[in-house]
Amino acid sequence: MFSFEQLRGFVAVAEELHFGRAAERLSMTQPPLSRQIQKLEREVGVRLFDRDNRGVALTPAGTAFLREATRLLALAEAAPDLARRIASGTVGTIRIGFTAASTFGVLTDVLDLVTAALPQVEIDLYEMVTREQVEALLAHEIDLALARPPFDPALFGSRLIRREELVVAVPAGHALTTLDRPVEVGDLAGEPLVMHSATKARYFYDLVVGLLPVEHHNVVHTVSQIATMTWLVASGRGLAFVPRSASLLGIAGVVHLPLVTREPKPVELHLLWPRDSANPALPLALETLRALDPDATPRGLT
Amino acid sequence: MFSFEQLRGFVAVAEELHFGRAAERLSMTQPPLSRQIQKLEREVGVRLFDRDNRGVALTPAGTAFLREATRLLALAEAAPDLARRIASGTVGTIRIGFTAASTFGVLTDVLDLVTAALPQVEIDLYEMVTREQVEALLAHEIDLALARPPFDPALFGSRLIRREELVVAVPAGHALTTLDRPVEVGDLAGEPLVMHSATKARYFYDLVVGLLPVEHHNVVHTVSQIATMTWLVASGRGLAFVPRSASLLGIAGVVHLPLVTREPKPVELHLLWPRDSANPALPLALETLRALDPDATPRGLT
DNA sequence: AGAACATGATGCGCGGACGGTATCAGGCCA
DNA sequence: TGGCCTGATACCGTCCGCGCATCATGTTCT
Repeated sequence: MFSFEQLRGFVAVAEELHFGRAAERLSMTQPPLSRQIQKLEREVGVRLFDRDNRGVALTPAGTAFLREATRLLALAEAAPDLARRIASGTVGTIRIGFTAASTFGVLTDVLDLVTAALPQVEIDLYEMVTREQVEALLAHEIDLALARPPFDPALFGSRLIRREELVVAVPAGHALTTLDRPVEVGDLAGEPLVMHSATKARYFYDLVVGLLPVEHHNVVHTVSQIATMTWLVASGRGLAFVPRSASLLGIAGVVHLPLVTREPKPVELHLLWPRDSANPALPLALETLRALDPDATPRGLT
Repeated sequence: MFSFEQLRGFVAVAEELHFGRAAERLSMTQPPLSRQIQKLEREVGVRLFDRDNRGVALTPAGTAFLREATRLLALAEAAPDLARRIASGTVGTIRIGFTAASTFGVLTDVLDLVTAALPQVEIDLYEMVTREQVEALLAHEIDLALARPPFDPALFGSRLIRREELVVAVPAGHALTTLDRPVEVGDLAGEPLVMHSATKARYFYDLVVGLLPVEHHNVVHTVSQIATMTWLVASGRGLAFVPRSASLLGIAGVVHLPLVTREPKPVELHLLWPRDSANPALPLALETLRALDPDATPRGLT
């Protein structure tokens, strides 16, 4: 195989059509350059120059090889720079895991901030439930997740990015909609309930259980996704506790009523990332995302 | 600048994720391979592998650099092969000069033959008059011309590829069209004549002068292109001597009448090429074009 | 015609780079 | 704690490629 030095020598001679001048341009003397070209021709298996005692001319094969050599050198020139920019994090890819409904209103903020600050960083989105997110983070299949507590702080870094109200989703026309004050837990006695899965939606499950005693005969369905839950409410199967931003789903036939809770905004969403991430773009993205205000109102909500 | 050996070493380690196995694959021992990678990393300015005492993993920069390295090696692999095929003539470009009208019916045969036999040889066409063709051949701006004698045999190789009749072009309805025998030179006494340029269309000029005494008061126009000549005939300015294939031009209002000449087919067209051509595809094309029969009837003529 | 000049190619000697052998340093496992 | 795995380092010999000097040959100027 030929070397880059040989290619550079070849290109110089091809451009100067003169061994002496080409050698000078390469800061070397003419004899080794001649030998370089000879060796290159031997290795390529083709005469690249027609040369006599008066000058040098490219053969047709040499003309074609010149194009290839130029491309090779350009690529070789650019490759380290690309690698350095990847390493610096200003270009690259960040893979973000998110749950379909629960991140409504935050994901767009995240995307806007990152693409504005790091335009050369590509963002890949992966829709998955929280448990899958955790596994994917550990397997380094994603770099960043939008997830809910609790997390193992030894494995993950995290930061609160959104804090919102828990509200009650009821079918349009339900008796509670006539209430002229926030719903209290006591108002819900005997109402059928669409409940969160204790395993797949652990966060909401714990939140609701801490709020009121879940009487099993009231639970008509157990699901894991906020969207599914809202559809069930719309079809009149029962009520559900959902984050306020669920109204952004825009599902017809559902009304979201304010709810009195101990904490005014008990539903938290966090950024989550593996502490041992090797993605150089991640720290830059996290720095950028400091601008997120957990108490901001998602766009589309009043 | 890094070397191809370093790139190969890098790719091997990136694929094996193990220095020892990679070294074995490269038929070398592990220590120099380690140093190769270290040196490569120094030259690129970026750590390409995360390595501890148990294994090796690509960094993000390393992943990106792997793509580039693979491309570089593939290109470097392919370049000599390309050059060799160019040198062998089975791929490449042949530039052909031709005159607009005079080569009607031959050029398509030439193109068909060459593209069939040498599908990877590209053909560039250059329309130019015979004198320009000769200059272009000498300057190596074209590789092959379709031209008419005479040529300097010291500079050019040539071969007869078409021999055809000289006919008389007359306007439709002209008195001669009622003749029920071939036209003879004597029939043309006093007829106005559209004549070939003595400089730019020397071949036809000499041919016509050898046929009949050109009386200058009969010459109404002097032009160099057969097409122009035929248009002038169509507009009734006079008669003209043109090769039989000129009828392929399909210009309305012109009739081509047989003419009695000393030679039955006095109009010759030759392939012409510079003896010092460096185009490896040219000999192959010429060999292919041996199949041309000078006495064949051009397609479209009966 | 002949000398001066220009071209690229070749002979030779030296220094540096690279590969191999032997060994080291650190983490996992029994 | 001692073997065993990983990649890194020390040292040495060889070979490759550079520069210097010179050659072979063709052009050009006097």
